[in-house]
Amino acid sequence: MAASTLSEVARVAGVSLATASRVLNGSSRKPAEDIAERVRKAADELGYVPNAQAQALAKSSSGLIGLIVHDIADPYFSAIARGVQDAARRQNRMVLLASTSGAPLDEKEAVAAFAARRADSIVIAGSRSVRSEDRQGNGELAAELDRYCRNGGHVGVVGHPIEGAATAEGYHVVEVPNEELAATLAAELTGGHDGDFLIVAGPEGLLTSDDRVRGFQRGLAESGCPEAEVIRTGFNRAGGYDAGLALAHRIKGSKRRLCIFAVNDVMAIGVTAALRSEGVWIPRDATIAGFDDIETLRDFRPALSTVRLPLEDIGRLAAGDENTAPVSGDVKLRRSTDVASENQPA
Amino acid sequence: MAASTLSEVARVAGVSLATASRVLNGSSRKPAEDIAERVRKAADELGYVPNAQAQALAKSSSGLIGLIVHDIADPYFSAIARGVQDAARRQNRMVLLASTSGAPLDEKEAVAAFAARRADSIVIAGSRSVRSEDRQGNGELAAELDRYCRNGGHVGVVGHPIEGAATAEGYHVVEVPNEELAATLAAELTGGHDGDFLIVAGPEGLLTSDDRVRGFQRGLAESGCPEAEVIRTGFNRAGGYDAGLALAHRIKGSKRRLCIFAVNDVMAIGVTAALRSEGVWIPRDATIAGFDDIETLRDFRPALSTVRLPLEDIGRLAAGDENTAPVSGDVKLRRSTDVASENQPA
DNA sequence: CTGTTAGCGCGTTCAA
DNA sequence: TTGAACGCGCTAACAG
Repeated sequence: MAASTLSEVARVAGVSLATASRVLNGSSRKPAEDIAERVRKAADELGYVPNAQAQALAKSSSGLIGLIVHDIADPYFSAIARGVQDAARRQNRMVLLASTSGAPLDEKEAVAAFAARRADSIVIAGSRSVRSEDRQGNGELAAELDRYCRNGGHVGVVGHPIEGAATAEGYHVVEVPNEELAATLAAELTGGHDGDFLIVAGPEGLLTSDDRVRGFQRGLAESGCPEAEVIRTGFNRAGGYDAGLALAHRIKGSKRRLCIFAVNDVMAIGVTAALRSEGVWIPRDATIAGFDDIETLRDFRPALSTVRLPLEDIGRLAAGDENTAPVSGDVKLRRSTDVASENQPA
Repeated sequence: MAASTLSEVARVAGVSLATASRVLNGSSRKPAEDIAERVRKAADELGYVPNAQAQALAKSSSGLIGLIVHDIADPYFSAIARGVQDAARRQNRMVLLASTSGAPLDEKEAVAAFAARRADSIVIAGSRSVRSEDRQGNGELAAELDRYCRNGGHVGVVGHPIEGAATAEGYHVVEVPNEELAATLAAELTGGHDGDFLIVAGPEGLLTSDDRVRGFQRGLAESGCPEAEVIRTGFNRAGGYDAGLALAHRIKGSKRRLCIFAVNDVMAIGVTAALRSEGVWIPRDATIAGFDDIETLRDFRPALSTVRLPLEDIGRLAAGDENTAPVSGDVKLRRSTDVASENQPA
């Protein structure tokens, strides 16, 4: 038993298909009120639900907006997703979701699927990678996006342009001042800290991570500090944990105080957890800062110093929302880097 | 400039539309290999992307699965969303997302929108409410779902059936043993605790909250403990925080030890944060347990006692995934209820 | 095995 | 103002 159609409604109301269409779905020309009422009544009785597929086919605009994330359960992405969702609601569209774990080839597949569904626009939220093993994938992704844009699609990318994507019409990137903010963070941290700095970063070639590393190093340099050592690991909590385990010994065996910059909050949490499991306490034995200011992590103790990013706004912007201010962030120094409190219990 | 169509591909390849269709999109009957190759080549040159809308229209199956959550940025929902997403991928479908803040009327709108898009199935993840102000909304939602099911749609609801929904074909609810698990939690907590119990719950009529309250009380009763006082507040972190502020005085002014059960983890975190801001320490001055075992909160200290729920599996089940085991959970007693450690620093 | 044709449900031109 | 007819891009019967 299929849903009732417009022509059934028209038949019941005793009018033509065209008239029914004009009444029920928006049209510039309004039929007479009495006949309109009849149509509405018929539609209601039949429980008519317009077929969006058919509508989309007829007017080639689907009312869909595609969102590509690495992992929807990652709080960074779900915050962005909320923004995209909100923008979509304002635009009377619906959000199509795709998770790809960050593999460019999967992203290409997702773009193709969105294109197949004739999504009006596509948002790509995951960090770009320029690692050599992703080279081919990026190329294919760029080609797919290019085609999509040429066919009238709109693309919003968070952070960095797709490697190799022509700056086509309808393609825009939401700039996130990762480097500047990381530099500011470094500058503010050098104030109260006189030991070594160390960076726990994601794999080289992950642009967001690279930007933050570069910015932090620049900030250190500008404050007259030596370059920080960089540890490469996974761009997630597990990566942070591994790095933390590796660092624990070193911290315990050294008298110089270490200040760790993890390039995102979940990594910082991972580092902290590992250190704690080895008996190293923050901020007593070392200090640490993250990046993103993930909402769910704000009650974490010791409170994590970090850089607040307006993730929801970023999502809105990427989804093409006009009345959202450009991205800016602020450094949030909290207890995890508060050397003065080193002797108090956490 | 629109995307190229199947008939263009057919023309370039010098074959009929039907043949092109058979080659490019799955069909039981396979054309000859040489002709197939020609078609594929033509499609590739033209950058052909099948129009999923048209396909859906023709075979009346959209390959879409609709997901309704209160808030995608809430870790509880994003975990379920990951499961749904995963199931969708296995089924070769895409996920359509809708956020509704839990208002039944919004949920009804979302269901209608999904029905309009001819989603193959719909997952409703948010807790059901039977509050009187939601009565009408629930009724309309039930009617909308009913119609959707009658038209061949599948519906998966997490936790509780929609109030007033006929047990139609294609309608199934993923049972979550909230009550039993809460009872078990209570039983395990009574072991090491000799003070009062108190429950921080969501608004009355929110079924998930009500179940957990009822189960916990039952567990207490079965262990010979008196009924716990219940504080009603918002079903989120802010609600927990408010409750925590209200409780701080009482805890400080009483010599009897208080064990708090917050009906979900984020509320527990809120309570803990508020208590801490008032100088009340967990587990030194009081103990607390939550529910859900949210992944992002596992590194929280003191580690939160809670009930682990397989949220991802719940999502998979609701999305109709066959090879996922039924929902079960376990009590996780951690430091937040560890009275023995009351004197050590958190 | 291939090609022709008729819908899928709707928007939108044209006449009336 | 209303209605008849065509086309959106594709699948699935049928005919060849």
